[in-house]
Amino acid sequence: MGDETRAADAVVSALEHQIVSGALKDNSPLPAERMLMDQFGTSRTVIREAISMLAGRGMVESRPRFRPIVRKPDYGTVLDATGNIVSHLLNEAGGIENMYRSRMFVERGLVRQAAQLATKEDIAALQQALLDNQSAIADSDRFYNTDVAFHGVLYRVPKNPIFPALHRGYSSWLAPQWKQMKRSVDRNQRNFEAHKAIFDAILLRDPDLAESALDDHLNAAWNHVRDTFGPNLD
Amino acid sequence: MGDETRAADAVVSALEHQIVSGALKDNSPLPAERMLMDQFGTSRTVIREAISMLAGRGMVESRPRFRPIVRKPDYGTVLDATGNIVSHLLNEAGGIENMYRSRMFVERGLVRQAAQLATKEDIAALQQALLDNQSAIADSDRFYNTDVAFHGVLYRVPKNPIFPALHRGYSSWLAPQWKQMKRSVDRNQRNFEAHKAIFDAILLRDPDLAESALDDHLNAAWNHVRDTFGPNLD
DNA sequence: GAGGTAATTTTGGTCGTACCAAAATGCAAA
DNA sequence: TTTGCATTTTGGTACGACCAAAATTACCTC
Repeated sequence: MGDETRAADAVVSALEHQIVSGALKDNSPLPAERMLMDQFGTSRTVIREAISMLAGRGMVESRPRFRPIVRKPDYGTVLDATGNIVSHLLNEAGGIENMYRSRMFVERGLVRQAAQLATKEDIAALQQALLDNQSAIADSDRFYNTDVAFHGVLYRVPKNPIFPALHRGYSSWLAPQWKQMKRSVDRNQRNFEAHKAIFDAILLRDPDLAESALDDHLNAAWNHVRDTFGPNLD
Repeated sequence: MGDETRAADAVVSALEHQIVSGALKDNSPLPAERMLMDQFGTSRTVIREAISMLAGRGMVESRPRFRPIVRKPDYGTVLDATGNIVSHLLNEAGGIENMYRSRMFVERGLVRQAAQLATKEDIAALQQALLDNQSAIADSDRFYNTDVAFHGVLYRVPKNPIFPALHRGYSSWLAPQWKQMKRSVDRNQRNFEAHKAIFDAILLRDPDLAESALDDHLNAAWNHVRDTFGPNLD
């Protein structure tokens, strides 16, 4: 190799192009290594290194002893691919708080936008999510899922795929902490009421009120996180 | 390997831990492959595959024929590692608009927050950035850099490392389009004036005015993008 | 001692062969 | 058609070999 391009890099680029263009179908296995060797005219070493790089990038999902599965990139897979690094960052001092505050920042904007721009369909989806949340107050596992779903509707209001992906990211990054938190019917009830306050403000088309209701809700949740985990979060 | 763990995965995990903990210093080269072979008691095949995966994850930066350089993860390296996928997503129909609108969303929130919470130091930094921007009106390359810097100050107001990293992400993701856009002294003057309007609103501690000024500015910029690239952006 | 050049060593990149265990496929029997 | 077994394919790993490029060492001159 006289020039600056490694054979493995060329294979990575070519396979990425095949994935993005659809020539390699999403959710399908990659061709076998020996077939790729023939296709690219390179050694198996090069193919395996290229596959490792693609796996690191999230373009394929690899599992021991199975063929790698194609993951056509979308904003969700982008954020999935960051999960490993993000989990390290969350373990640093202040890591969880920074992430949580960035989520609050985003959701403040989302409720303001919902108050200003939500369509009838958005309102209907929020209302349904609220009903589901209410019906799950006595069942904390279900309440958690419907809680996530209520917030998820907010991320769909801008009609931009980046936001639902971001919701998915937040849900997975912050899930380890959430899973450890005490839950109770009393707390579920209060959270449902906070969701309702947000919804009512959106119905009123009042961005400031919606933002304030969201702040109250997420600040209360944050205080609950701090009560659970203590000062080592700071 | 009878169980589900591949040797290369174990090496990846171990090296990640060494990178995150600082045992492998940021910006330093990884140990040589033959040394890693000794350290982990595995073949060179496994080491090279592990390094490829780490490179795909952004934990090391690899260049042909040179030792990989450690990149201790921060939110910047997370977003750097997504750059390749994001560029594909930007090439899809509507990709650029979605990204641009998500940036507008974030910056709306940032100017609101600045109007509410900016410290004296934030204000001083904004003012300096504004002066730099003004002094660069006749020099479009410098104007571009000071324009980016002015927005960058906004991303530092929340005192959360996620936002400066996000600014870095937006700057790099949207740079290819920006680089192709016509520039003129007249346009630079108008952009400077828009920055000043944002700054003045922040000084007034008026979030709505700041948001409105930002919207005017970024909508005008978006219209310029559309004029330059035509309808295939949609 | 400093600087420059040449020689040597180290290192990343690639190739091929080999072996093994696990997954997939093919075939025969019920 | 389903099940079980044999065979083939496939991913995982190891090893040795070779080469070109980068790094280090050795040597010489001023």
